[in-house]
Amino acid sequence: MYFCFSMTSNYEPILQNVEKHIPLSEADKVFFCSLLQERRYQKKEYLLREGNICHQLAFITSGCVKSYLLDRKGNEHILTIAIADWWVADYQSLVFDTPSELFIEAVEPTTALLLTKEKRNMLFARIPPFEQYFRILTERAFAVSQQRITDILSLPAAERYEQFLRRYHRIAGSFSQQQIASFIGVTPAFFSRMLKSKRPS
Amino acid sequence: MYFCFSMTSNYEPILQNVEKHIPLSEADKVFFCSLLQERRYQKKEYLLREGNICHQLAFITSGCVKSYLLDRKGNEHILTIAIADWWVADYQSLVFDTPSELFIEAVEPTTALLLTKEKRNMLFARIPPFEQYFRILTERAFAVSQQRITDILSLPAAERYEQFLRRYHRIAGSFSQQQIASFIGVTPAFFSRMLKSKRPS
DNA sequence: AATGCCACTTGACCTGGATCAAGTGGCGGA
DNA sequence: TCCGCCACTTGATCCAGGTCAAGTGGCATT
Repeated sequence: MYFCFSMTSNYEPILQNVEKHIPLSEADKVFFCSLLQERRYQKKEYLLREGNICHQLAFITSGCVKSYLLDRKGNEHILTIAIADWWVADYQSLVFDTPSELFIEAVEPTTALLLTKEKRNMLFARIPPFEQYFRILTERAFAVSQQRITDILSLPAAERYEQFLRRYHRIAGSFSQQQIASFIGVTPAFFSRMLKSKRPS
Repeated sequence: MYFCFSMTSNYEPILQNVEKHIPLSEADKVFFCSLLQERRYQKKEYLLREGNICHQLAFITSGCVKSYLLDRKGNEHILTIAIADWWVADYQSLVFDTPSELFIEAVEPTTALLLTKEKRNMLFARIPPFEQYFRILTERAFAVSQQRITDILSLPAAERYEQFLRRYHRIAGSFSQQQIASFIGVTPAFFSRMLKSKRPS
């Protein structure tokens, strides 16, 4: 069965991810995968642009993606970083059907599996345990998001950087200093000085 | 049926809230309500203290609650504000079973319906549509949380205050200036000056 | 070897907001 | 009526981090 073989080779990571939380029959897997659309993005290509309504979630199978907004001075502020095995979307736009204020952009060549909101609803209707899967994922994402708020409110920049290193050390190498500075919420110039003061060798 | 009457009078708000999202049979309602525990809190009483593990969610039926952390200088930073018809918990602690860094405290006399994590799991097992209910609520909470991060990263204090007024104008009156200052992430002293400069009457 | 670009650094200066301490003013309790 | 408390204000000073502009130093292209 060629179809089946090629399916599992592309979809294995996402199926493993789902099966960490809920059991799936073979028929469930086939149906689920039939709703997904694979898409490749070059470095700097957009998954979503400001002003558009986000109507899909993307599961990253390889590569790396950032979501960010531009303030009125044109400065970039990174909201999230997503790597393989993570879902990414603008939930603000997805949930409330409002135009997005975010750009979602590939930081390196990336492949993603896209699931539109409509198809996700079909999925929920046909295989209710996916409600649980997305509930669990969203609860975790929410918890992390809350932690990020308390970090920003209560920690100085240097300690926010330490938190970043603790949580993202595996992928810190894929990001330029400018990107990291933007994520922890400081300017590249200040971040550079901060690093220098940390290593007085 | 006394039991039934007193039940619906206390539980009506939460049932209405749930039924906005999923349909419930009478038996579902009785089972759901049997898992809830009503509790009253005086002003300044704690629903959760730093260092404890958060093992329950609270649905506010009246009053008002804040969650906050104290940084190492002892400054209070408000993470969330919750009023009637909102769920509140420390998700960080609830989801990952780690000791909480937050205090959750009644801002005024408050009544809440408590649902422990274990009982919520029983609820999911017995009435799967509650998975959907909590998925939807968590997605919204997550979206709002993401918006809060972008506000903090990209807006100056005065505009964060305007956002606060837009989103919480109904309850802004229940909060002292100090509380609002803490929520938008500035000191009371700076907040006071900010207000003065805004009304040059 | 020269060019150009890009990430990073560095210096000089600026500013939003913090800090600390001393008011003010209202209101509830004895 | 006086007292004490609490929320808020205000002044003086400080500092984390921003801004802007001029380097430096790799590395890829020609």
